[in-house]
Amino acid sequence: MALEHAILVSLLEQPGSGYELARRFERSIGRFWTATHQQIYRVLKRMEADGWLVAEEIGQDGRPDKRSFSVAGDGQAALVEWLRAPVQPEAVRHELAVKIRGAAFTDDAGRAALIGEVERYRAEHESLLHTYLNGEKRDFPDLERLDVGERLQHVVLRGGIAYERMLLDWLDDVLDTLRAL
Amino acid sequence: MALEHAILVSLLEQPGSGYELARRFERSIGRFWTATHQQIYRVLKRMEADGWLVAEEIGQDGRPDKRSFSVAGDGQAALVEWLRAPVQPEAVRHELAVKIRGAAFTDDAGRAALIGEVERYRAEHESLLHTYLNGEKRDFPDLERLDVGERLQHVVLRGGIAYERMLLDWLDDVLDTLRAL
DNA sequence: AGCCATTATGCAACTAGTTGCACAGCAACG
DNA sequence: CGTTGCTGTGCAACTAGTTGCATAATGGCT
Repeated sequence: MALEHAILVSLLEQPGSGYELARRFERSIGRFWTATHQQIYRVLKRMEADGWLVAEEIGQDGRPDKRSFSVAGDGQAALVEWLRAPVQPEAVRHELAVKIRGAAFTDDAGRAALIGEVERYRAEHESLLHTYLNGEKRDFPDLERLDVGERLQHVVLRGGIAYERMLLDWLDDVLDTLRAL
Repeated sequence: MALEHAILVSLLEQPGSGYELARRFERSIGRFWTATHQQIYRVLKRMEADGWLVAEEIGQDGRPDKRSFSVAGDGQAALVEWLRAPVQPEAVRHELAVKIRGAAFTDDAGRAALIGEVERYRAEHESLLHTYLNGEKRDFPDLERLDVGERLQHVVLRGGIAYERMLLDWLDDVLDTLRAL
C-alpha cells in the first residue's frame, strides 16, 4: 500500500497530471515502484477525495485539458507519518531464479531456449544500466553542487546502478553455469 | 502468475505437503518468490484439480495426517512450456527507495527516524547474508561434486549472496548520504 | 481522406495476494 | 493440568494490481 506514497513523493518533487505521473512511473520513479496509468488514476481519485491532493484544471491549446495535482498539507503529513513507520519486508518475485532452478527438469533444447532468454534479459539490463549512466551524466553534471532532494535522488540512482552492475555479473555467472551443464 | 511454477520446481526437487512447502517458502524458495500458506493451499488445490499434481494421503503417528504432493506429467509439461516463455518484466517495489527520496520532505527528526530504520534494515540484511553463507557451507560443502540440480541451486544462491553484498554496500552509502545532509 | 501516434482521462471485470480467523492433535514445559 | 508451540489444513473477506476496453482532440504522414 505504498503507491500513494510514491505518488506523494513524485508530486512533491514536481506537481503534474495523471498522465505525466504515468510517464514518470515509466521512467524514473517506476524503476523502484511500478504502476499503470489506470492504477494511478484510481489512486489519485482516492487521494483527492481524502484531501491529500488538490487539483487544478489546466486548459491547453491543441490538447485535451488536464488536471494538475499538488500535494496538500494532509498529504505531506501522511507521507511524513509513513516515513517514520518500519520498512515492510519486501515481497520478492524473481521469476528468473525460479526458471533457472526449473532448468534441472527440462531437456537440452529447453535449456538452450533458457540460455537465449537469459541473454535477451541480460541485454535489456545492460541497456538499462546505460540509461542510468546517461541519466546520471545529464541530471547530475556537477556532483559538488546538489541540493538535498538531488542528493537523495542521486543516492537512489547509485543504488539502481549498483544493482544493474551486480545483476550483469551474476547473469554472466548464470550463463557460464547453464552452458557448462 | 508464477506461484504455480515455483511450486512445481519445489515439488520436483522434493515432493511434500502444503505445510512443508510453506516452510520452504519461508526459507529457500521464498527468497525469490514469497507466498503465505493460505495462498499455497489454494493454488495446490487448483493445480491438483488441473491434474498438475497428485496427492498421497500419509497417516502419521503423533501428528495430523498430511497430503504429500508430487508433480504429474501434465505438471512437468506445464513447467517446461513456461520455461520457454519470455521472462516477464518484473514489478519492482522498492519501498526503501521511495522513503529515501521522501526524506527531502520531512524534518530533521523524521530523517533521524529514517536513519534508524535504514540501520535496522541493514542489520536484517547482514544477518540474511550470513544465513546464505552458512547455508552455502552446509548444503554445498564440495563444490567439485554437484549434480545438475545442485549446480543450478548454487548459482541462484550465489545471486542471493551477490545481491545482499551489493545491498549492504549501498545501504552504507545511503547512511553516509543521510547523515551528511 | 484515412490512419496512426500522442496527450489525456477513466470504467469494468478479473486475478493475485493479504489478513484474519478457525479447527484439531500432540508434545514439551512448568 | 493448563499453557504454549508445532504440525497440518483450510475458508472468507478484503485489497491491490492487471487487462481489456472506451472516449476525445489534435497533428502528422501517406
